[in-house]
Order: sequence, then C-alpha cells, then structure tokens
Amino acid sequence: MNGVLLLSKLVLIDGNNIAYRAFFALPLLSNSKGLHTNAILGFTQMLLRLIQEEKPTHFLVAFDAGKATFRHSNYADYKGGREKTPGELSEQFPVLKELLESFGIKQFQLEGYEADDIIGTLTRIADEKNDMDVLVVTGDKDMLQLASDRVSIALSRKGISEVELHDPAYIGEKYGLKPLQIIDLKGLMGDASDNIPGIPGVGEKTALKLLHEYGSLENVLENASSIKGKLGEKVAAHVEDAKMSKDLATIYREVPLEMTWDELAYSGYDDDALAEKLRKLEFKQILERLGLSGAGLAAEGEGAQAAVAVESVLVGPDQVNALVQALPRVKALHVEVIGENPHVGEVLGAAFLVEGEPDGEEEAAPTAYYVPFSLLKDEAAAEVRAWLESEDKSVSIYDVHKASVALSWQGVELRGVSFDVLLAGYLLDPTDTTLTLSGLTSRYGMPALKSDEDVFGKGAKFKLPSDGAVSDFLCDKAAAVYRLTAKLQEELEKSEMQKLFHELELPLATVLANMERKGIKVDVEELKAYGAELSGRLESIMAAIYDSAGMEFNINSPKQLGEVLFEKLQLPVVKKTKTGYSTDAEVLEKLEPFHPVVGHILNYRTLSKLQSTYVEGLLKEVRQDTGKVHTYYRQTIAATGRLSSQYPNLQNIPIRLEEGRKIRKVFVPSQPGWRILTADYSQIELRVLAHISQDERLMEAFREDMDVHTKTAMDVFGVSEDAVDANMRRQAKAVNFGIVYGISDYGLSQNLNITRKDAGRFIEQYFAVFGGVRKYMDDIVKKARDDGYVTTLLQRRRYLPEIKASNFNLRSFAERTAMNTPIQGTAADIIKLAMVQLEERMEREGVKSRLLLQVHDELVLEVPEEELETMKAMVADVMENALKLDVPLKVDVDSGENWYEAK
DNA sequence: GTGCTCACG
DNA sequence: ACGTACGTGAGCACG
Repeated sequence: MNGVLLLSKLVLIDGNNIAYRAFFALPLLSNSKGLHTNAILGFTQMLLRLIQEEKPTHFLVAFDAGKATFRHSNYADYKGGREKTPGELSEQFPVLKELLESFGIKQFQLEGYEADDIIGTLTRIADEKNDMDVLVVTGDKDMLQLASDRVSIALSRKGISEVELHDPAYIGEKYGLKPLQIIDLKGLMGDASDNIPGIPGVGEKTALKLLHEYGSLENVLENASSIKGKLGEKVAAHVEDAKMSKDLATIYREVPLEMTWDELAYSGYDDDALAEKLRKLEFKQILERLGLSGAGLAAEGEGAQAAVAVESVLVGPDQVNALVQALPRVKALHVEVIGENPHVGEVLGAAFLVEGEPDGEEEAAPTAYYVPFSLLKDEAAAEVRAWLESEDKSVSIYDVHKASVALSWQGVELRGVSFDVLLAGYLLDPTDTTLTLSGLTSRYGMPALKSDEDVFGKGAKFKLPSDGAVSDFLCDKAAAVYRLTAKLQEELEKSEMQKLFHELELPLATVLANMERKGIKVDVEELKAYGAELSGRLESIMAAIYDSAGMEFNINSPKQLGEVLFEKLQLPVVKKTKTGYSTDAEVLEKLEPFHPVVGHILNYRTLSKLQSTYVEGLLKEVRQDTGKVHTYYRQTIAATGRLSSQYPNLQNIPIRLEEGRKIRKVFVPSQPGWRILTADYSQIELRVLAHISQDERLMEAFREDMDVHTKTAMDVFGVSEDAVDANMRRQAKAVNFGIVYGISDYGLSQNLNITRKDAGRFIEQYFAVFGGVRKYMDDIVKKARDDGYVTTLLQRRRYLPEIKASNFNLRSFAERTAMNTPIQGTAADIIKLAMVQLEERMEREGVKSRLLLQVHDELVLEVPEEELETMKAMVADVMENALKLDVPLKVDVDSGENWYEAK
C-alpha cells in the first residue's frame, strides 16, 4: 500500500460469540422495566470502540441460525453437553438486533449455517478481491484459520474488554503455525466447549509439538507408528476422531450468500434513532458519551419531557436587586462546589431558580439567576446570604450536605432546605452509582443536562469555561433540580419513603455537616513520634527480610514478593489470584512454619500499613492552622443505608490489634479539660435480627441480657452455660456472624477453617434451634423474589434483580444480600435516628458537648468535664430509645483523655 | 485505571 | 465460560 489509496475496511462481528462473552463478562444488569441488558451493553461498547478506532467503510454482524447445522448432521454430538442459553441472555438477542438496526449496521444469518461460516465465506471473497482490509471480531480461536494478508482477527480476551490482534505474523510468532494449521491443531487437541473430541490426552502443548514436527494432521496420523510411547498409541487409536475433529473445526467458506458489497456499506448512525433506543435501554453513560443525551427527545412520547425554556441571568451588582425581589419565589437552588471534598473545595457560585408568576391564563417561564461567589460574599449580596441562612423556606437542592459544608467554610450557614434530589435519588435506588444531577435527569425522564465532565473536564483537564457558559450551565442545573423535585417526591410517596426522607435522611444531612465542620483534634506531635518509632522498626524488619530471603526486593509489591516466596524459596503455593500468586495474610500464616522470612513479612505488612495509611495518611489530612481532621461522611454511597467516610476515612481506625489501636491515642479533645466520650451499641445487628425474625430464643437471650454467643453455643451444642468453652463460643460467634451476612456453608467453612460439610451441619443445628431465624431467612428471600426488593424497618429499600438470575453465583449473592440488607440497614436506620434525636436534645438542653464521629454502631463525642456524667446518661438514653424494638437496645458508654482510653 | 492487600463495623 | 460469607476506603504497584 502506498498510502495514497484509501482502502475499504470491513469489520465482521461474530454476533453470538460476542454477545455470550459480554453476557458472562458483565454483571447481570437490568433496566427499570426488568429487561436484562448486560450483553447488549457490552456489545454496544464494543461497537462504539470499533466504529471509533477502525472507521469501517463496511460492517456486518453475523449470527448463528437454527438449531441444526450441517455439522450436526455429520456429527450428532457437535456442541453437545453445552448449557442451554440462559433466559437472561436469549431475551437480549431481539433487542440487540433492533439496536444494530439503529446503529445502521447490517446483520445476517442463514438457516443451517453458523456465524463463522458466513464470516469465513466473506473473508474468502475479500481475499480474492484483494482490495479491502478485513477485521474479524470474535472470541473463538478457531477463527484464526481465516487470517491472511488482508484479514486480521481481533480475539477478545478477558470477557470483551481487551482484544488481541492476530495477523499471520502474530500467529506464527505465538504458535509457530500458519493460520490454516489452526485447523490441524484443533483436530489434534479437540475443543471441549464444542464437544469436539480430538485425540484424548493431547492438549495444546502436545498438539503444537506434533505439528511443528509433522506439519499437518494428516502427516501426524500417517506417521503415528514412529511416534514413541503412549502418545503414539493414542494417535493410532484415534485416527478417525482426529479426522472428524479437523473436519468439524474447518470453517465452511462456500456459504451461498446473495449479497453485494454495497449492502455492507456502513455510513454511520442516525442520532435520533440511536438515542431513542439507548434511552429505552437506559444506557445513560453511553448517551452522555455520545453527546446524545438531548437528541430525539421531542419525538419521545412518554418519559423525557421537552425542556421548558429557562431564562438565565448572570447576576452582577446591578442585578442583585432583581434577585432579591424574586427570593420569595425561589424554588430550587444549586451551589457549585469545585472538587470532591467540600472541606477544601471552593464555592464557585450559586444559582437560584425562580418560579414564573402566572400572567392570567399563561404560565410564565421560570428564570434562573446565577451569582458568582465573589459577588455572593460581597456586601451587595447580604440579603441573598440572609435568605440562604433563613429557616423557613420551601426550596430544593442537589446535595444539601455538601453545599452546607462548603458554604459553612465561607461563613454562610445554609438552612431551611426542604428537599434534596440527591438524597431522594439515593433512597429510590441506593445501588445507583450514577447519582449525578445529569444522571438523575436522564433516569427520571427530565430534559437532558450536560455532565460536569462535559462542561468542566476532569482531573488534570479541569478548566472553567467563560462566565457566561458557567452561568448558563449552573442555571440549567437549578432548573433540573426544580423539575426533578416534583417527580422524586411522587416516587418517594409511591415507595412509602417520605417519612424516612423528611424525618431521617434530610435532617441527618445537617447533623453530619455540623460534625464534620467541627472536626476532631489530632495530637500531631504524638502521631509523628509514633511514625518515627514505626520507621525504626520497619527498617530493621526490612533488613531481616532481605537477609533471610538472600536478596533485596520491593516487599510492597505482591508480584515481587510472590516471586521470592514461590520461585526463589520454593514455598508451596496455597492460593492464586487472577494475576499470580496470592500473598495475603491468610496465605502467609499458612506458610509461616516453612521459612523464617514469612513471619517477618507479616510483621512488616502490619507496621507498614500503620505507617502509610494511618500515620502518613492521617498527617496529610490534618489542617495546619487548627490541628484537626475533617472527615466527609457520604450519605449516598452504601447500598444498605450505612454511611461511609472519606478524606480521611475515620471509620476504619485500627482497634483489633494493640499495635494499631495505639493510633487512637492521637485523637484528642479540642479543648483542655474536655474528654472523649464513646457510646456503642452492643450486638445491634443480632438484636435487630431477633426483632424482625421474632425468634423466641434469640429474643430471650437479649431480654435476659445474656452473652449472645455463649447462649448460641449452649443452644446449638445443647449444653449448660458452664460447659461452653472458649472454642465453642468462638464457633458460635462465627455462626452468628454468618447468619447476619446471609449464611452459606462455604463461607462458614472458610471462616472456621473446617470442611464445608461440617459447616453445613453447624448451620443445620443452628436452624433446628433458632427456627424463627430460619423462617425469616426463607421468607425474606421469597419476598425479594416476589417484590424485587427488600426493606428495612424504616422502609429503606434495596432492589435485588439478580435474585432471579439463572447463574447460581449471582443468585446466591442476591439471596445473601436479601438476608443481610434488612439487618445491616435497620441497624443503620437506628443509629441515624439516634444521631438526629441526640443533636436535637443537645441543642434543646443547651450543652456544650459536640458529636464528632459515627462508626456504624458507635458515636464519638467530645464533652467538657462538667458535662461528662450528664452526657453519658443522655447519649445512652437517646441511643437505647431511638426506636422501639421487641428486644431492648443496649449501649456501652466510656470516656477518656483520648479515643484510645475511651473504650 | 485496575488489582491486591488490609483497616474497620 | 465467575467458585461466595455483608458493607466500606486507602495506599501501593503496575500497565
């Protein structure tokens, strides 16, 4: 090729194969109508990549047709033993075919032939014409036989996310074979997935060796007598199998196709048609990526609305008065915070959506005002700030928590927000990971909104556009909040989560903002001293490791560590990961007796985790001026309703090992004479389980305030309290954990290091005694299947579409989730409720004490010495009575000079 | 960006 | 053809 001539490019996709691979590679997603979409999504991503990277001039997707092909008539067992196509996949094929139409891509199938025969025929013709390049996309290695000067094969690896490009040169390098010899290879080694027998006992290695020596399958068979030993015997005994296998693996390249190249010409897709299909599938991210979020909306009957024009006003000093006049009619607000962390992010500005005043019959269009923060903090905007701080208003926002924190750092205390579309979106689907404002608009059928990434860029590419563009975009956001509000309120009502929203989550957002803004004091000197101690100890452990291993290497690299342990030192391989040897603590503990280096490595791991995450990581988050850290609780991340904590995460500060627990000494009160007070729920999850299962024995355990693990051991082993030894209690405790997590014999066997069978017997014994718990587990799984979701005591909801999956693993996971979520989620409801109530009570009683942290079942406060006893009583009282259950809630309270002592 | 490892409840 | 306990976040190595 001289580079002047523009060659045609034909892309051929093995449709069934790619759909299968996508189906198994991606989690079983479904859209809100219950249609499974994972294979379609994977396929779509593949199509987009091909269109973009290959720029095909011709395009075809080939499918298999009919049940029987000519191969079946020659060999009855062809593809025998293959699992039936799961229903979740077969329902996707018709939709996929429609989508291909919208993409403008030709598809083809022919009764009696498989996709690879169609593709084989087309590549043969292309070879003969010799004027276009062809790319074949498949996961089927057999197709490598089609490679030629003109034809390359993109073989998908690891599902569909990666492809490996095979041309004849690459095949030569990798296998030492010419493309056509792939057929001989298959003839010798067979293919389990197609039930092609090959020669028993001959795998890829042996087959390649034979081919390198003899060149072709026929030659191998002819020379069977000169092949030594068992192998020679096997070859001789299976001559016919081998010939038939080669025959089956040979792609038929003479399919009677009646089509012209012109029919395969690809000229791109129609935006509106594609957008409509993608929207029905709810592929929001793809719509956004293609810039189609707004395309074709006018044509859409249901779902998305046409945008009502919103006038946007970039407020300068001269327009402030107009906004002030309109403040009573502001219905939605948007505060733009730059960056993920509101404790460091600047406030760019705020947009105010003002409802239009009806003018006779006409409904007036709304107006949005954007106030850059430079103006908002100015004297000129004092009335606007006062409005933000006022209690009584009816205004909606996206992410009141983040806005409150960011504004508070700027001296503005946001109050009186009455609705939050982020929080509402989270309650409606707590597993939604795209709860951005533009994601919500597309999910709930509102006019499309550009994504932040489109407007601002991302990461290093972040760049503010012009003031006018910022103003328009943020006004659009305020309008989106306004439109979403009515819709989400309605949805909350339908799902019976209004109370949960208004009485729990929304007030909690303010409680969290206050806690975080206050921050917790860190004794930096103490932390640095601990870091120095760790450094010294790490240094000497490193020396011991290098000495013991006989070489230096990066201990932090699992790859290098694996090479040292399992190759250089020849230790037994216990467990493998996807990418190599596993070296996690469980493995190392098993290896400890074999070599002294292993103990050192375990030690090193413990200390280096403390050093990097907890000493260095924490120091980076401490504010220079105040010596405090301000975590950011995330209220819309965890699928169960729990909070999560970031920058830094203060919910995973070490406690189990003394070495790590010392870190807690650096968390101290912010004022002299104050104390750290901690209050944690005792066994809250098992108490919740007792309540929702109404299991008599479990309720009795808590009503009599017994040690629940001892009680479980007594009942399961059928012994008296005195007869329960430490080991029995330990096992009972593991069973209780298992129950809360959604029990499986496998999981329990791993945890207790016993056989699966023994674990199964344990579980059976447990259920024999705790019959109410068994009934709960059965009922909740059934309920999840019937309703599609499970709920907590306060009606928090989680959808579990995979509960109906045909794939055992997916379904089992969903079943365990169905058992666990109501328990973990109700515990989350309870402590959140306690936080809201406690903050109210502290305010009402006018104490100085402050809430600092929440760690799932524990609250941490700082209190002046003189309030210590009052607060201990108050916190315990509020927490224990936050929600009335049929068993008592119990709280343990402690206090000290720091977080280490308060426990 | 992804995978591994490990900290917490 | 995915071999599992439930829910998180952070640091590091590596491509």
